[in-house]
Amino acid sequence: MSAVGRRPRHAGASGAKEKRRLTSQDVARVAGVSTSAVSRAFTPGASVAPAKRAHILRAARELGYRPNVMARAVATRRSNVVGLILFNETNRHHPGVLLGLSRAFSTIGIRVMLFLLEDMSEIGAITDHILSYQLDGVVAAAPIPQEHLDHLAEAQVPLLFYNRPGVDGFASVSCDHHASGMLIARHVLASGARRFALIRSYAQAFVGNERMRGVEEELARVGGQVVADYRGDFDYDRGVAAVLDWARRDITDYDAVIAANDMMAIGAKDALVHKLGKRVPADVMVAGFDGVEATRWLSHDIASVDQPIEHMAKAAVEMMALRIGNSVLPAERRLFPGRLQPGGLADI
Amino acid sequence: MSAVGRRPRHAGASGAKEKRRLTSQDVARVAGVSTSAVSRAFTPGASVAPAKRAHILRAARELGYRPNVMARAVATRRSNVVGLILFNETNRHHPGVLLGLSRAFSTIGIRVMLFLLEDMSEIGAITDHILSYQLDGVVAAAPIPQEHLDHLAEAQVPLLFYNRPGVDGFASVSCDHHASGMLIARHVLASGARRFALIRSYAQAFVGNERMRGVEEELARVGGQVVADYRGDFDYDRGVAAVLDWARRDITDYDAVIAANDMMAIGAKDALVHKLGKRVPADVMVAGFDGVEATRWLSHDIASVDQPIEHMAKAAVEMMALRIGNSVLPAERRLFPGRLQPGGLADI
DNA sequence: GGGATCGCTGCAAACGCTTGCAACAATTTG
DNA sequence: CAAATTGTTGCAAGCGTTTGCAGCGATCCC
Repeated sequence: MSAVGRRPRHAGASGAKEKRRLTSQDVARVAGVSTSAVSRAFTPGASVAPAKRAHILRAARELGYRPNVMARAVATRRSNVVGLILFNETNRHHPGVLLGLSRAFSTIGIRVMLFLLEDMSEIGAITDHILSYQLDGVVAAAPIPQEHLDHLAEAQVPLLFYNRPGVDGFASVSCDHHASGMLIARHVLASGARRFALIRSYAQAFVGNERMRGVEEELARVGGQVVADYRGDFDYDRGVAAVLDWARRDITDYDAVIAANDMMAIGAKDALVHKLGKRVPADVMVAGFDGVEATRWLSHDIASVDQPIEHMAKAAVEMMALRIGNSVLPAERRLFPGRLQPGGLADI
Repeated sequence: MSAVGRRPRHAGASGAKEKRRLTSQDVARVAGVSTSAVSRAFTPGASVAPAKRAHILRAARELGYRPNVMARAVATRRSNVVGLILFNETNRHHPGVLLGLSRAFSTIGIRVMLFLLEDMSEIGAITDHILSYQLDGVVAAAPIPQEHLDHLAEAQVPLLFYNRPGVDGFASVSCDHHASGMLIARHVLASGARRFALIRSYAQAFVGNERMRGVEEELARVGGQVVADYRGDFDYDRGVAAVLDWARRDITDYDAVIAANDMMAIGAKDALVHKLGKRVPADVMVAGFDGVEATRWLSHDIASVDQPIEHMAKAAVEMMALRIGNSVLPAERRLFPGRLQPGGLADI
């Protein structure tokens, strides 16, 4: 009944000789200490004599040993990995988000595992995956149905919404899109426009809705008039389509277009200039949101409101760090003001 | 000397009551089987009676159990995660790469962990991290110094280069940038241009160099003349700068600009149109590479050569899948032809 | 000088899973 | 009908870490 003479499981198997990975035991043997000591040498703040730690680290370096994070993860129940759920459109239209978050997390030694949500039907598979990997937390830049939120909450995985409406019980960091809407409206009004054409996103898009709500409130407050309205999505083509659609219906008496994001704003501007022969901004001003690089090109120079991604990412990291291993924190919601990029200075 | 009466380590600690995670033991108890059975029920193709498997899976579902991937990873030495090393510029100028790869890998149940290389000095830290996580493989869309390649090779982590020069002993998938260069040159020549201005990337940029090498070879072959030359990077601003620099030196007698990527092409075109008052493409044709969305906008419509990202990503996944758990495969190199996007049809 | 304190250390039990092996029952075969 | 085969199962030994605990020598205090 004892295991005498049993062959080690991973001993020289057939075919390619898979070299055994170095373990803390190897280091321990070489350094003449116990594996505990090795472990502690690699754990900042652990109780180990400085000289011994140095000795162990030297031996480890010489062997080329690196602690196995997976094994550590199962022992400590911490993986130092957070999941990032990205709604397809987010990255396509605003790629900075992913980079900003990844960069910010890496400053505290946390890696990002990517979950691309192309279609809401995949959300179940994705939450399943997230729960399987012992992720330390999840940043969701995507809508998550309540049912799946419950699963995550039950597993006590800290979840942080990014640029999403606040959901009861969950923390979030977001740009203040409503305020950004007011900001850009005020800017365009101040530049003299009075008759506005709006290009919205689709009805369920939180970010787009907030922005346009802000725009409309400010217009109403100051006395701008909305003479045209179009429901788009977030794509360039819909910006073009909006302008053409208005033209087809003989609506051309607007002196400003505000779109729910920059892509549509650029599309609108292109249609105005290249299809209707208008001058921008002389005849019509065009404004959008996000401050994508193209808004600053000579060919566009469109007014926009930038999101302070670095600050938002930093906040996300801070909030996440607090919540990791302490999932009972209150559901704080942090809001960041957008930054106006005046633009509109170059003429076509 | 025995451990009688020792308190379970993670029993109700102080503070927030951390619910114990469900384990295969819980499922085993409920289903009245051994943990082995549970494990096998979750392993496709494992030897377990169909009825029993169904029973176990039902019990698991009811409890809300999901196998712990980290634990599985340490037991099997497979993590189902690949690392993606992204050179900062790659994603900024061509965000599709990340999405394409992530999407392709997810089709075979592999997740992507992101490693952003902002600065070559971080490469050491990154390879260290990669070796610590037991990643199944690494896709490198970044230059990796030989020293670190050795580390990875020694640890037998399959490594696949993406859009990088072939490196001895490593597999790679790449767009045939040299052929793309010839392709675009041929296209511009066919449209009647003869006197070319070239905007290169910086000297170490493989992709940019290959493209321009193709361009120059084709020009030489057919008889195009290079009358201006500028060393840029990959940014819009350098495209603008190139044109202005030439103008300052009174070089304006070119009838085509070919830039090493679309961003610079767009910058050049904007400078030509908005700074020098030229018409594009009537006076000067402009062409670039990558087929970024903006090249198809009304305001630009620039000729470009697209990379077949989906195919490349698919190939990357296939090659990686073969190499995972079988790191001794030959260092295949797969090359994909670019696709011409004629553009240049709209006039400004 | 004797007890209390302190800093290190190693032992061995987790962490949650997989899997070789042997046992066993149900078949199949001669 | 005995023997050989087949398909399922559980046992227990991994995988490579971390960490509570006890042991131990050295230092401290009175």
